[in-house]
Amino acid sequence: MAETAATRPSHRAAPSHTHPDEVALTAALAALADPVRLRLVRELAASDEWERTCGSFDVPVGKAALSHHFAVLRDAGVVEQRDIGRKRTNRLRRPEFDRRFPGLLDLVVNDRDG
Amino acid sequence: MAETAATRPSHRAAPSHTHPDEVALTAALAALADPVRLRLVRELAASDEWERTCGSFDVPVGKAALSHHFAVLRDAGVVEQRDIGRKRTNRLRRPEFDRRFPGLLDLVVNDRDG
DNA sequence: CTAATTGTTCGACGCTGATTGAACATACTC
DNA sequence: GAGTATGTTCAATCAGCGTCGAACAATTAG
Repeated sequence: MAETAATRPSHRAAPSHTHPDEVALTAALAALADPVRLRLVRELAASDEWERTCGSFDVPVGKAALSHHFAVLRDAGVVEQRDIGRKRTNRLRRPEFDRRFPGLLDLVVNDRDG
Repeated sequence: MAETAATRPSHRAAPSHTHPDEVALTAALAALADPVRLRLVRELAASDEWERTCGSFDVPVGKAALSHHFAVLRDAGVVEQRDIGRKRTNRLRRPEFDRRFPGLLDLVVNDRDG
């Protein structure tokens, strides 16, 4: 029925996002208090938006765990995801997240033990 | 043997402190990603240094858990403790912690869902 | 159509962390 | 001295999180 030409056929259901404004401080801190996710965020911060697919990150975990970590970051308002074909691309929600938690991403991205 | 007149006879052994400089980012985030500890930090930030004893905080946990939370904050370089008589007083390590993790305490103390 | 790629979901496992109650240690008070 | 107040430590419990392997879904390539 040609609804609206299906914006973009997804990998599966479109990932459900949470805006940083709706994220509790403890949730944001907990999301970033993990070495794997920290690495994801840092690599993401060093890349252009929508440039990196989920599988393109250098982290020492399997696919299942990776998927879980991205879900956590999504729920914490840290990343946004968009499906392109069979790949899922990512973007760091810098401006939104920075307005909700000023300085937090800077701290994470620029910390010495990167 | 009059060593040095025992600086200050402690509740027990003097609490072992960790300087913020020796704290990993993930450890700092994890320490603050807890509602009880968040509350301790906030109340502490609103009080004068060495003014609050451990038992003077309004948190919904028993003494054992409280003691544990303070130990976590100590290990994360967030608080400093000093024994006075049978009481243990606290101080937020603002300057040191701010130098190591700029903006983090501000974020925690000034967050909306306080 | 078949096969390969990308990522999610499920069940299970192990580990860490928060909590409690009880026992203990120290210091103050009477 | 005995009794009280303040915290710590221990053992046990319980919930949650990170991880994996396997099964599944959707898309693309041949």
